[in-house]
Amino acid sequence: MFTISQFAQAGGVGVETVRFYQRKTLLPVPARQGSTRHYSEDDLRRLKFIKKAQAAGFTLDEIKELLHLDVSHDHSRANEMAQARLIALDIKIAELQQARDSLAKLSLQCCHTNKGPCPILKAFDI
Amino acid sequence: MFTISQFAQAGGVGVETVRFYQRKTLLPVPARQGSTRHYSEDDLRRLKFIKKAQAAGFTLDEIKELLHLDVSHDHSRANEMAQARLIALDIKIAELQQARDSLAKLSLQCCHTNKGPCPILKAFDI
DNA sequence: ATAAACCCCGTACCCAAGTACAGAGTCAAG
DNA sequence: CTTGACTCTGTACTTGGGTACGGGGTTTAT
Repeated sequence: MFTISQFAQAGGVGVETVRFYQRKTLLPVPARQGSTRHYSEDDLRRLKFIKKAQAAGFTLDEIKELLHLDVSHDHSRANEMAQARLIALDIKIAELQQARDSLAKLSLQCCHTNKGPCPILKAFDI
Repeated sequence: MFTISQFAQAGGVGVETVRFYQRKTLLPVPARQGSTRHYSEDDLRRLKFIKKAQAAGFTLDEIKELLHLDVSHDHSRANEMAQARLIALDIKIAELQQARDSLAKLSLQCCHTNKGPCPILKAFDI
């Protein structure tokens, strides 16, 4: 059982972020124990889930849906969302890889030409 | 020579985006030719540069700096920025790749288990 | 000669995902 | 018995990158 600041720390987020997720109903607001609220391991697992899903590029709204699916056990919808995200990730990765490669090439060229217009700046034009 | 809407279309952005870039001094505001302003091929190259640099993950502020470097021919600063971006891109790509792989694995598992808790939702917990 | 379709400028608004702050309560230690 | 560290709620602000709107001025086709 954590206080909100312990909980936030354990999840690697700020206290305000926890409250923000509660407002968004991504996290439940636990019942008070006396004057303050206490967070369980279950809440922590949920918070970590949010972080992981976020790293995979899901938006908070999508994550909310995933969390609700978890309750309703809607298997195929979850898979559908995963597939869509997978495709989006592949596209994004390919784009970044492409940008990375041309930037690397340019930087290399830049090292060799100390005079004249900078290849990095010039070659972006193409 | 383009009108603003032709220019925007040629660059693959909206008219409002062109004006926004002008406000940010990423694009010059060309002199009026009569009542309207006209955009050159040079402006278009600049606009496309912005798009490319953006695809490589540079922020608009960084792009502004790059554009100014182009004027002052500061070679090494441009290379420095390219290096920093390269590192950031590599990190980002690795993260996305990692997220992609675990998501793919989960989705595959999901296809095989039609009963019980969804592996996608469950396994994010780990 | 008038309506559609542009242009100009300035200001305001949008979104996601937080982050900050104000004003009040509670609790333990010195 | 007060000081400091926390908690609570609610509301407002921030950032980045646009997008929209209002009130005017031209230009062009019919």
